[in-house]
Amino acid sequence: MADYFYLSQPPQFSFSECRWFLDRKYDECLHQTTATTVTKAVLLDGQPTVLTISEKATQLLVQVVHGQPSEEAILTFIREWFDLDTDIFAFYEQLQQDADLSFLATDYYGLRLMGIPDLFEALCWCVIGQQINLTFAYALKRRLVERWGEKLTVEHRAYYLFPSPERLAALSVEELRALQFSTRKAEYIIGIAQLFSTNSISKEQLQQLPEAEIFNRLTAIRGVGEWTAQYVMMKSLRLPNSVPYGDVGLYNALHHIKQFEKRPTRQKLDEFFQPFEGWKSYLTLYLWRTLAQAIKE
DNA sequence: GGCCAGGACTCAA
DNA sequence: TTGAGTCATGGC
Repeated sequence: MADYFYLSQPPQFSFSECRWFLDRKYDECLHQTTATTVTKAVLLDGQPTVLTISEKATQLLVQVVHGQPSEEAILTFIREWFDLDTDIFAFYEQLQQDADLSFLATDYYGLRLMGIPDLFEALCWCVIGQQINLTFAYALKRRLVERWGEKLTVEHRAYYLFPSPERLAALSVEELRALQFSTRKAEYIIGIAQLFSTNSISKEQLQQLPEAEIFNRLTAIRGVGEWTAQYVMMKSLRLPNSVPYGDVGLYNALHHIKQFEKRPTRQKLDEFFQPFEGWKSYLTLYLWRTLAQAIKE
């Protein structure tokens, strides 16, 4: 007797585009998709919860298949995860101004910036993904999550919560090395976990600060450079103008679409993004989306 | 087998 | 503050 809730869909929203984005070719361990649904385990009101999201007529249907958190916590989470409260009309208007980019608004119409609401998870994910191919990065994440994340079983299927900072803070470098994390990645993740578990940093803290200060706080963390800081500012803190300079995927997309060099200068990137003030994060997302183009068909 | 991957750190100058 | 070297391992 699962509880359920409905959410109205905003304009320029496509559940199928969002669902597809969550279901790329990679071995994602923190949510599961079917042709029409997305299911994810998440901690809400301190309760391990499993939610299934699907589309029902013009609304989103959220089914609570495990746990009993408050309705408010559930809906707040969904709105944040799918970025339902942003009106992206102006972004599409801006895309139309560029002949090379206008296809983004039509081909990926309704794609939202699917977030990583948990800042700790977002930072760990960045560290894992630094300088290795994504296939291997997803494999490492799965090992970490299945080893130290809480497992919830619903109808014979396993769903995992990302491991808590407390759990990861207590690990030794060797334990992560055993899962084929590099010494460096192991040190970074344990260090970040210690910061969160001692409340030396939190999403709530950072959200009180101006953007420049957020960036400074993040990059002061060992293992967090500019790329990681911008990535989490976009995916977790949801700042609208985050560009992960140095991102290989971003460069590849611009190489294909704009014939940019394999490693364009910062000035060239800034000139490219300049007209998209207010939408740089979204533009980055849509450019990433083009990289998976061939997979969709 | 060599180059690259959704980088970051360290150290020298 | 800038640049080269280092780390580290799977994919292709």
